[in-house]
Amino acid sequence: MTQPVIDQVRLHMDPRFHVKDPVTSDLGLSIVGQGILLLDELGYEAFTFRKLADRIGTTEASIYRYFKNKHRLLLYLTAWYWNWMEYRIVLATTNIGDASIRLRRALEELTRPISRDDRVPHIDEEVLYRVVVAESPKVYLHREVTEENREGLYLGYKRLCRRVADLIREVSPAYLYPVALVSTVVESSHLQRYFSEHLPRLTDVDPQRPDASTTEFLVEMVFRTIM
Amino acid sequence: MTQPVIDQVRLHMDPRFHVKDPVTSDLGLSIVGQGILLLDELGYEAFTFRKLADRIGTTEASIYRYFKNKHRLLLYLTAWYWNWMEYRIVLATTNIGDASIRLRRALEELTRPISRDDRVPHIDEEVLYRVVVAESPKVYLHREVTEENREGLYLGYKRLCRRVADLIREVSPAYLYPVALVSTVVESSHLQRYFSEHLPRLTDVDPQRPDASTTEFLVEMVFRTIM
DNA sequence: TGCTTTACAATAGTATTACTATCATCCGGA
DNA sequence: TCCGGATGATAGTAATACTATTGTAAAGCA
Repeated sequence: MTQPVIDQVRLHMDPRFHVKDPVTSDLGLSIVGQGILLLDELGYEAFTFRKLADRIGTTEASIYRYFKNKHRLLLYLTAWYWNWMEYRIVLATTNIGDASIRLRRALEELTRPISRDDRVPHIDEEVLYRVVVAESPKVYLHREVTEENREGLYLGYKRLCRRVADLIREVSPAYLYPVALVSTVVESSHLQRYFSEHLPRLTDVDPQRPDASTTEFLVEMVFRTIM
Repeated sequence: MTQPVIDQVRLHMDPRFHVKDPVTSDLGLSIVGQGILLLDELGYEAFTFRKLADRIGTTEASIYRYFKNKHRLLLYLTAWYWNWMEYRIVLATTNIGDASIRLRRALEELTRPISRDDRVPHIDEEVLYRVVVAESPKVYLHREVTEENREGLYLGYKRLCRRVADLIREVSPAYLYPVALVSTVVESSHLQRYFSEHLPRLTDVDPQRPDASTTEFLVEMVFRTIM
């Protein structure tokens, strides 16, 4: 078994993501909560700590006390998303006897947007999901991946992929590429949703019902591929 | 039929990508050729027009006469790659009678790195491929997608996906998501290669033979999915 | 041949970004 | 009451992403 991810209802985030843990103060919670909203509004490139500081009535310097730079803030948010996704998948697959159904449930979670959960009041999961869809590849498509990986900052993503890959192995032990298939599904679920909104000719996903459509496309793809 | 992409041996690039067509002067060819090498060395974030100017012995201002900004240069390079890939696929699939074999050939091209072609002396395709793998999502995961799309700057990518999707439709007319499947394959082929090098636990692709491995994974995925 | 574009180099300048540093203040706990 | 940590206020720096101006040499043309 991989180790548990849930600490009460709050996710445990490795201290290496931040300079000072943002959940230990109101300012920290604001930085995370409002950071998500501002990233969604401006996009990663136009987002700056100065703008975020102005918005929450603090100073640039104070934000730097929590996060080294905006790249680390995005990495923190993305890692939070991976942990949250793993938590949802654990919930969705416990106490289900049939391996095939367990895999199906996991894939449905994996390809569906995360939704609001009042137990995490400082994070708007729906907005965070849009940020993850539009910005998360910028986190790892970056010169510092190797160093960040060495620091263990991608463990959440790896654990998530491994967990679902294990479900694939249960259903189809002979299949050769379970992890690659899962990372493909994760990234494609984000990308197809992005394309359906911004470059619709790059997908057949229905812009009217992108959620159901994306899930159907990818779940079918996985089951046909591994059988 | 979609329109032809090849102009002699040189690809025709829409004038909207650039301020001044780089293939019309030595300086322009240098900007493109050395730009690829410098992007590969520094990564997109650290790459600047000043550094490129220093490297090729010109000035920042002169580079701005060819490309509006570094984002547009990357878009130009990426679009060149899409056009080149379409060209390769056209070559690989002409005069092949069997639709299934035609699709297989197309997918093999699509998932394989592009390689050096001496007919295009100013571009090192192998380096360009690395740049595309590591940077191309940043082109469309950007606030200006909508505007750029309106300008027609993604037509090459759309045409490429549509062409391969049409091959899927020939083999399996009932399949519902041919375009989504192709864009998934394109992006995943880049991503799996990137992961195999930088985050190997996110893939099963063999770092010793990433090309064959990626192709095998994705070609198999497509055929099982559409059958 | 002279004349005119055009292309490029050289240089300067601006607003913004991504930080870093210093110091004052305030608040809660020992 | 004093102390330490957290924050605010303010400054400052180097780099970035441009824009503008001017001079010059070569290419095109009359």
